[in-house]
Amino acid sequence: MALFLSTYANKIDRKGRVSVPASFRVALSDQAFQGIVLFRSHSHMCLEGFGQASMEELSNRLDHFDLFSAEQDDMATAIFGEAVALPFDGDGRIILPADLIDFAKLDEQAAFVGLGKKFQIWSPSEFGARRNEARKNVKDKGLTLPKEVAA
Amino acid sequence: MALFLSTYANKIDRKGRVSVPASFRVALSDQAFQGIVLFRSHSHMCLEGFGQASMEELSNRLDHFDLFSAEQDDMATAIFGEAVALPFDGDGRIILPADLIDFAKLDEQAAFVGLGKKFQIWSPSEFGARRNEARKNVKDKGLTLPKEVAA
DNA sequence: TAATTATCCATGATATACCATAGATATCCA
DNA sequence: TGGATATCTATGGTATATCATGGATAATTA
Repeated sequence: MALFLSTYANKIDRKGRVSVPASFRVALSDQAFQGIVLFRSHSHMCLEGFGQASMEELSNRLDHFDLFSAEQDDMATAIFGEAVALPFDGDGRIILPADLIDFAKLDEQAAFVGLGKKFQIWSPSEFGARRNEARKNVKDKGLTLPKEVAA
Repeated sequence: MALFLSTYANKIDRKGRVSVPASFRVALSDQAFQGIVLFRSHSHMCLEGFGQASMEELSNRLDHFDLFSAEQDDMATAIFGEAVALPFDGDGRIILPADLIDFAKLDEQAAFVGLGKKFQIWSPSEFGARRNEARKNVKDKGLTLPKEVAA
């Protein structure tokens, strides 16, 4: 399955190492770059995670803005300028940079939250509230998935 | 026929293993990922079950929202963040995670309820009431099926 | 050479794969 | 049509492999 699913809380050791969930790694196993790409979320105190292929799709979406436009420039700077590529070590772990650990308020554990084509990394305690909020929003606002339009 | 039909009550052993009804497995036999995907229902005390293909369609529907938008984020968190992919063992069984067993109030048995392209897993006792409610609603409100929409 | 980073190895817990059995259903042949 | 046989399904138990994690050693780099 090439989607990121479920939520896994893994431990951050004292060197900043964390195991990327095995199922996430298989979802990325066909990619040239064996690792993940991380950058700060713009809406939450968490990190956004992508595979290499998804970063290219992100880039394509950016093309909907005019090149040299303020929006394009801002988005590109905020995403690509900040993004870090973190390769897996031999055991499927990455090393989280200290500034990203600080930003997401991570301490003992890192919660990998699968969101389909991307994922997020949260402090487990913070994510509890976020998950409840998301559930509530889906229920209250009656959010449903639009029928797929013909491609 | 690639539809989930009928209701089957199978036993949950002490390790949380349950046989997925054979007819459900046949409906999924053409998929690359041999297993099912489960997540909490947003409206009932039951689990929603899908095959891999349906999950990918869900993911594609999500793409109609802007990436990083609040709606996209909420739905992805509430669906993919909670979903678990459960592969069949050699005998067509899955292992139900403890938190999902709790959520659906399952004890001895799990009732697999075929709903066409998806299915649900209920506590057999709870489902009795739910079935009656559904029948009553259809009768009272005179619910009918709309014509098939053009693809 | 000291400090930092990367690679390698060990281990316990957990999940996966494997094997066995019984009951039910379907098939086949007389 | 009836009975025997074979097949498939559900279920239980056991052995094996994988994963997450910690530490140690080797390789870089300042």
